[in-house]
Amino acid sequence: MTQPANAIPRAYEAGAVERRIYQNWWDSGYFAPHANPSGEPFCIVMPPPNVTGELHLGHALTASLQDALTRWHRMRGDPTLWLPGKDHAGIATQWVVERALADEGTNRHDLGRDAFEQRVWEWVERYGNTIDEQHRRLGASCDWSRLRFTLDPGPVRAVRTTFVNLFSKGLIYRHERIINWCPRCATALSDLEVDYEERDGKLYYIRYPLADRADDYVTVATTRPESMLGDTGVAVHPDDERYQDKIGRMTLLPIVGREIPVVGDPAIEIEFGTGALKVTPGHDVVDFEIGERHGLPIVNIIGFDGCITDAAGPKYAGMERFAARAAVAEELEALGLLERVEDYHHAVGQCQRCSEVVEPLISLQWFLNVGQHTDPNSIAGRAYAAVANGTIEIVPERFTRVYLNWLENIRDWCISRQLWWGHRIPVWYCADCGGFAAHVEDPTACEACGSAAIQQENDVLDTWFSSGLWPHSTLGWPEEGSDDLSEFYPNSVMETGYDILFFWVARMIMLGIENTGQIPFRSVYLHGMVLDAEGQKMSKTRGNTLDPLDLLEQYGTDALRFALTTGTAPGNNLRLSDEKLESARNFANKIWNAARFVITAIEGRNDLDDWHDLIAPEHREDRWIVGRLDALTAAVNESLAEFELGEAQQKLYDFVWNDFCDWYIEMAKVRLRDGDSGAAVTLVHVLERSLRLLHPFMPFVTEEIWQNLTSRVPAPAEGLPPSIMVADYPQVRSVRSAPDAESEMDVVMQTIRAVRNIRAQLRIPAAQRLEAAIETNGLRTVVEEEREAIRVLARVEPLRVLDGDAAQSAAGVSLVVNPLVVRLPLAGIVDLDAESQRLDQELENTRRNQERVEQLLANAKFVSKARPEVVEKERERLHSLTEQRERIEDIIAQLSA
RNA sequence: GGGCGGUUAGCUCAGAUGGUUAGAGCGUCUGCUUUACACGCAGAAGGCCGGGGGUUCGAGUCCCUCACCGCCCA
Repeated sequence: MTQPANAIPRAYEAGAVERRIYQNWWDSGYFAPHANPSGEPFCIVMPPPNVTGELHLGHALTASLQDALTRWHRMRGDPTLWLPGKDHAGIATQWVVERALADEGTNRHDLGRDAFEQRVWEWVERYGNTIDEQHRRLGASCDWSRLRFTLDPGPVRAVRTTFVNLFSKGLIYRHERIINWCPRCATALSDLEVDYEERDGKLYYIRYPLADRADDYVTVATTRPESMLGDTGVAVHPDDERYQDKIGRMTLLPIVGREIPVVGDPAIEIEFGTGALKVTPGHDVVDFEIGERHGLPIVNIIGFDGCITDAAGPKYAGMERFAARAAVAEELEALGLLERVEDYHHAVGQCQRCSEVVEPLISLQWFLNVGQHTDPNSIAGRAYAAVANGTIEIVPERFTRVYLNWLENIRDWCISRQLWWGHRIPVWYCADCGGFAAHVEDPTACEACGSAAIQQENDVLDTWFSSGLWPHSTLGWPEEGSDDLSEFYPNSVMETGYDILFFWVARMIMLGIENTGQIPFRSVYLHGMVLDAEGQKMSKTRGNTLDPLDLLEQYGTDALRFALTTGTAPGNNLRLSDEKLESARNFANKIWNAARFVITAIEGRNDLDDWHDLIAPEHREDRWIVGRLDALTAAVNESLAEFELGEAQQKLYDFVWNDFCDWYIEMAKVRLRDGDSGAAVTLVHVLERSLRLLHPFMPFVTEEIWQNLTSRVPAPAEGLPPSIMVADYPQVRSVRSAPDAESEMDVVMQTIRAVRNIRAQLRIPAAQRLEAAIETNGLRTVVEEEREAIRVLARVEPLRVLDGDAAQSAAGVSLVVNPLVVRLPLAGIVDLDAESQRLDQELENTRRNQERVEQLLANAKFVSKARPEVVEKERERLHSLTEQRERIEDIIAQLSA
């Protein structure tokens, strides 16, 4: 139902249209991929947000970018799939639910594993859909019928299959090794899940007396004195002259009374502390390695609960580790063995999830052997090669190096977590024969001895293990003959934040190649972080978060999307401010009002048949704007192909606001008054194409206008699609280039600007009538034909057009817009002196400019070495400047005559 | 310790492959109820492109170096 043009609101009211439009898209089935043999399948799999999470600006950014790419490809006719999903997010979700339990005064152990899992599932039911709804508010055109959850049967099967395969190859293994342990979450963490934060601490200098000479000692420096309870050695650099006599001798570990050796190890930094390092193989990764090299025993003195164990002796057993730190220091002090304590600023590892200080300790865990990046057959090696040889492209390119560096230093991945929420490791232990095996399907008996006394492993897998399968597990792998898998794998693009390059992107590449023999995606597009207006990271604790839903209510979804993705380059962080959002909202409103004008202008017309293709417009202004439109179309497509979405949008903004609204529409008004039908047709044509170009970025306002507009114009012979989102994305097939129109319009616009400028300078009110005469100097036809445009836009009345060099009184002001000269007889407003001063200044500028170009062209090296077209351009410039100079000189001569 | 990014207008940022007198938004100043839009129109001011050196006919752009800010890895 079309409303009358005058009923269209003056300002774009986003809230009123968005839900209706989205519902309509969904009901029409546009989000599902549509087969097209001539298109190339395009697929983005959405980075699955945490199932209990809420949308934040990072999600809004990622969704805006993915939706834009998706809509672009869909409009190009590619079979397009944007597959949405959600992540069970093991440790994060468990942490959230455990906190809720704590508020209720209970905990997961009281509940028991089954009840706890049940409890988490309830959370998932309750909160799991909010983020989907929020994505819909953002206009995300993903195919909700394919929504996947990491704990769905398909992905579960993918996880188990992967595990079993890797287990059978011997690449997944169980081993006792030093790992990062979070005492609060009570689980092992991977190296990546530990964040290092600089903290103020102390450096304790402790004397370890020699076992055979109580008056001699080695002083060690440590930030964790309590760990000395587990020391089994002291290490110094083998070349350190201070300790030559100590290496190989025994020291007596204070408090504990254990005799431990002094060993020489090249890993020790001579400069640090005293150059002597106490070695605690059970609680430090570096010490663990030193211990291995020298066969030092391991003593575990800190338990999984973060308390000192019995192994440290009865005095400290059971004491919390930080209490023990103070107590040990105190006792050493009392023993006279604490030499000194210094303030010391150092990095402390903490749990990414709960910020608890992590404790390195020895534990039995499951690992994935990823091998070395140099081994072309290893998991890491293949993931390395895929990026190194360009099979996978990372945008922006600089992250390629970051990715490769990480793989160069990669270690085996600790994949087991002592959590209850997640993919339980599919390994069963037999109580009778002691064997164990991995299975895709739950077994009923031990495969070795047939005993039914089997029990599944308690640990679950690192969340990133299942996310690492996402590009193929969501498409049906490992099922044979999955259509989606063959159509959309490898995915086209993986769009995500650079902060999870290692966590996720690298794992997807490793596991994707491992499982399918193919790369998971062709391109990785990394976006930056959304910061607040002050450049601070947004966080709940800082209290500087902005809720995307609030912003989209306030400014409109299109404005939010535009603000998030314009004015930033790939991989760069962006600051979001009210100003940016306002500017985007203003742009949406500008488009809205331009459309309102066009719709009003075409009301009641029946001469618009050609609007859709507009192959060869005749009028200069039409040829100009259509030429600009084609150039824009090519540039936008090019930018999109290079993932330069910000640039594409900037170009659209400039074109719509400057070329179309400020110039074309204003000039068209003049012609419309004269009943020119070409202007009306061109207005519709340019507006409609601009809407299509803009649609991937601003889906709602463009759809609303597009429906309004197309319902009022005759349909082209081939018909019109029912929605802009399934219309063709404009492409330039044969350029309607118009270089003559471009340069002629340039003179016209410059002339108008020159008059406006002088008017402002001389403070002549806009309403005051201003006579003008233009000397055409060879451009008579152009000036005659654009006379009305110039007259109205420059507000000159009357406007006379003079032949070439027709002598003219120099009284007043003369503006040189080469080759034109605009005469404004402003006698009484401008006196002769002022005008000749102005002209002298003008002449000086021109002269300087001319000299610069002359010098350039006089330089033989420039002429011989620069590209010919550059030289030619300079020659033309010189010609024009010379002409301009002569004209100014003529006027000055007339003035003084 | 290694690596990466940043340093461009008052503020926030763009500036393929080196090529006019370096751009935008916001802000500032001056005008304007011009019948699409004051979420607007017209005009203006404002930049040794962080410092130094180099390559080149020509450098914001390439190379070296220094400084400061931020990030990643150890």
